[in-house]
Amino acid sequence: MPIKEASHSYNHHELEEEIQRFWRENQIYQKSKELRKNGPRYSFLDGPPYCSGRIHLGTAWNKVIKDTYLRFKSMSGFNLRRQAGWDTHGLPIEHKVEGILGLKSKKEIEENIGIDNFVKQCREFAIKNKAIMTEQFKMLGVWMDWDDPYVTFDTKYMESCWWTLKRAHEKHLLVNDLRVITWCPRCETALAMAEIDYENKDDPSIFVKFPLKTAEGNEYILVWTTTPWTLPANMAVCVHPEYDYAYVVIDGDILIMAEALVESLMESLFDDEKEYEISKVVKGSDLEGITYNHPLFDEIPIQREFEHMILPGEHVTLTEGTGCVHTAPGHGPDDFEIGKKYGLPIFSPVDEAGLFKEEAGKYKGQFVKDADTYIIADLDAHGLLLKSGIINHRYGFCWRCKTPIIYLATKQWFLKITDIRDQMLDELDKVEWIPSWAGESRFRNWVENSRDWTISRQRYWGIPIPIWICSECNEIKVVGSITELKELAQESLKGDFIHRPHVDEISIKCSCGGSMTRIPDVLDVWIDSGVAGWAALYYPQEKEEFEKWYPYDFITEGHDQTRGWFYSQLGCGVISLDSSPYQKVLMHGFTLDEEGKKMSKSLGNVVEPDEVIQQYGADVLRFYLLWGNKPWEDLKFNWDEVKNVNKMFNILWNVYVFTTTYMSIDNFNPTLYKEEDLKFRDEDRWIISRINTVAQEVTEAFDSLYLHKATRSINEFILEDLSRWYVRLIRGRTWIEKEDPDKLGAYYTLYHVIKQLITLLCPIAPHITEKIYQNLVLGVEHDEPASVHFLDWKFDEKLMDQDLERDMDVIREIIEACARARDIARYKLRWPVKEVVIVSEDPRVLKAARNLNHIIMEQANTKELLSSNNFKNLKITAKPNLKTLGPKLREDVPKVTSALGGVDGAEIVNTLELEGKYMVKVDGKPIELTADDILFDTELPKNIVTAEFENGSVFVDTELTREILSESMARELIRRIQDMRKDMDLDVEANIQIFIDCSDQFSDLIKAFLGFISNEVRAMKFVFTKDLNEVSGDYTKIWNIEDDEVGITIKK
RNA sequence: GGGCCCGUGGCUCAGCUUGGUUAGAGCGCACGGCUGAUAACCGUGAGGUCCUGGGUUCGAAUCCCAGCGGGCCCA
Repeated sequence: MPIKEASHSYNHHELEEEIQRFWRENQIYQKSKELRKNGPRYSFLDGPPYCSGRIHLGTAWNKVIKDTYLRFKSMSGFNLRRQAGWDTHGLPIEHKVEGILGLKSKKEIEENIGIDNFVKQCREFAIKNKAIMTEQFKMLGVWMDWDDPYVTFDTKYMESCWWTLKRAHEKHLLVNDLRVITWCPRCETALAMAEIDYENKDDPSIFVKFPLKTAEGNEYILVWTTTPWTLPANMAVCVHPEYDYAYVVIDGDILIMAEALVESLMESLFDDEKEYEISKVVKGSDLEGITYNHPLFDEIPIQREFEHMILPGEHVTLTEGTGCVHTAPGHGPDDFEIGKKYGLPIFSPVDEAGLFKEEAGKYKGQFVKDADTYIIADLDAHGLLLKSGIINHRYGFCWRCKTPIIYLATKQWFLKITDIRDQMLDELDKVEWIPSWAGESRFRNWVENSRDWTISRQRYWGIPIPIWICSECNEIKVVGSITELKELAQESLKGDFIHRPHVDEISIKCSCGGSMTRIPDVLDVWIDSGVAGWAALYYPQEKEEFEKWYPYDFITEGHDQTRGWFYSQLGCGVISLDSSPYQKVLMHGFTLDEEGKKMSKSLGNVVEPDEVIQQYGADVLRFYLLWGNKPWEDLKFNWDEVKNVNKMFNILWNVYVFTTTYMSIDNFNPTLYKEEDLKFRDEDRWIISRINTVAQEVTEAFDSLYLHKATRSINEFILEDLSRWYVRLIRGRTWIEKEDPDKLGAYYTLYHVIKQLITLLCPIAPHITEKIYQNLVLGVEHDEPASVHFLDWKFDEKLMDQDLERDMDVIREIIEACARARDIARYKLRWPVKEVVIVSEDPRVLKAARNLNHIIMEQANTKELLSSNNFKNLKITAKPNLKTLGPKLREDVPKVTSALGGVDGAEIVNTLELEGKYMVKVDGKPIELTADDILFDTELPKNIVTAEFENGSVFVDTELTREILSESMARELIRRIQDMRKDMDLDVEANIQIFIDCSDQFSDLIKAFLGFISNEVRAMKFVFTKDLNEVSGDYTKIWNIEDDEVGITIKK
């Protein structure tokens, strides 16, 4: 099948659908993998998107980066692993399913529908979303193993995860400990740091007087808190041992606070400038051991049983508050550390739902945050509330349900990250980070500040923690595989017994004779994806694939994954295999809206990928995403820019249409010719050089993941080099009839340039390039592979000619300068000019003009072209310098003026140079003039216009000779006939007959060009007539050409 | 309070690694032109405290320091 003429408009909809169907029906993706299976291995690990709904622009960007880079790698000969992954467990889905089922609490889950049912619903929800999202990714043209992804709820996957925990246990990194952790009272579970979002929030801000048990009876230590509900659990007040503390006497009370803060506190606490004095100042360490009464003794009787005192704390700062810090070991991480150090009770009278327990006395049953008001009121009633206000500050929220988190002391399971932190830092140094600061600064900083990782969750839809504990002897068993569990279990196992609630029913016989039961917790979902490196390969259950692919050459995710997947993988990798699972990371940005704000449903500024695909297509979206900015910076999504990219695709399509139009007419087939039989011009060599240079740039850009450089380089090539320049230059040649080596040289070049261009572009825009390939390349090269994506990535340095590229740049400037000069003279481009002179002192300019002079002549439309280092035709005029001559010559001055005016200035210049003086005769007597006496002006001769370019000028002679006028009129006529042909929608190659009604003068002018005209407009017959009404034509139009009225009739 | 990133015409961004002509491009705007691949294109023009201040240097958008503003992450 030869090359077919392409459809005249770029219809992305139809095109992309057709190409995706083609890939599907012909198993193109599978075949591309097959093709490279013996190549060197390059392993990639997909960061699993969470199956919570539809993909958004950021997810699309992420997959487009992956797809583009991997397509490039595949074409470069690598055997790739590109399995898609899905993250399916955890709170986000539980939360959504609760919403669907109308459930509000854990109690309702367990009692109303049951864990089994709930877990089933979660799984179905995940599966459904996975299918929806897969389709969306496919629409983007992303090639991954969609039919064989890794899924975190897969039994074998979970087994690998269990193995990691077993490894942690073996390394003594898995501990069960009472600690204060972040807790969501709605979800009733522990949360990890990565599961907390920070937002601004209003909270109470209160100053409370804690009465000291000192002899005076009016001494108080002043504390500040934004969480009144933690006061019931107060056990101590911390002061910094090194700071100075002042005893402030005011209103008969003595208040202790940091000396440095006295002034500002007094100002803000007492509106009317009250008198106060500082009775003494002591070191914080001097306050240690002073005891005080809990301010809510009456409300919380149990507090009477504890002793409360002032303790030293290095964590105390003077940036806010009073320098005396309320300490509740059951409700704050720092407090907890203090509590442990000084043996305070870890008192936390709050249950999992955030309700006060029995011990909280009066507040029993209240939700902690709701109790704030009552606590403040009670403090006020006791006269202990000094001031109560509102503060707006950053506060943590549950990442899913947006409930403000609370700190609770509970027993949880931890990974002792603090023990392996140094090893993690060593490993992260071995990773190549793009950009480098992503790893060296940002991620390193995060890891350096990491704490032990709370991995237990009191929830349902997750990987059950494989820890069994003996009720008799407290012996712990961490199960690392299903086989192991089957061996140990007291009952026989079948079905999906690995999820809750079934796994909860499995008991293990303990060596002490007792029975072991599983702890009820599931795993933090971040572990799920953290183990993907080996769990996706089912290691250690299966070893072969793991040994082939692990560790991964490349991953790429957004910068939010610093605390997420980059971290969880590194931690899990060090625990399991003592190494980082990844070797190269591209950290990409976020997609923001046009104003640089985060896209969010509540702001209503979300742009759906589908919306963009609908309007402009996947290729345009893909190109835009890799073009808008550097990959690691946040992308401000901008519709105008998308439109811009769309324009580039239109132009590419237009070039393709142009190409196929002529090639199909001529039934062109590049395989039928040998290069030596064709005629190639400089512009052919130039465009070949350019496309190879671009290929080299794109290769470097892809290799370094500077993807924006690839798109920009291609964009520039398509617009500037190919469409605006090369196609313009070869236009005349495509118009030649029959088998002309000159025309075929242009076709041949254009064919190979487009073929190479689509090869470069196909990783980014896989659809349009495939479409072009299928017609243009496979139309003639039947032995080429079935898909553009099967081509090898290559370019030829030998075809690059930097001198030629530079020369072409220079002459483009020259030609543009000629256009400017014509513009000044209002001299139409269509009309030839007599002569163009290029003047430059730069030898490279003159060389370029010489080398490519035929291009200048043609494009500048000139009959003659000269180049020189100066313009000899300048007319120099001389006039007297009145300043010097006026006093000397007086009334003779006008005579000298006329004498000078009558001579060619150049002669005067020459004489002055040779003799140092110039003689004029005035009324017969000679007068000697020196160089100082004469002023020179240069003047362009009539008809010459000039314009400058970077390293020179052009001088254009616009003298209108009869020959030139004659050709100009011929061209005017041609343009009008062509215009009419277009109006008539004639085929490009259709022949016509022409009848002209014009003045004799006009017909005289064009007569010499009748052959030229007929050829250009494909006229078989050209007739002058005085009455067009007598002609039975198909289309007649009357034109004004300059001053003539010309009637034209065309007959098909 | 800490870490990282960003700040260049009205808008979107190059340039900064490696300091060196007059800081570029596209979009938008105004005017003019061209057109048998063109829902295109070309030319000209207006439009810049390269965030601010200091330093290094013969020379700073570029390197260094401090600050301001924005974003993300953390405390």
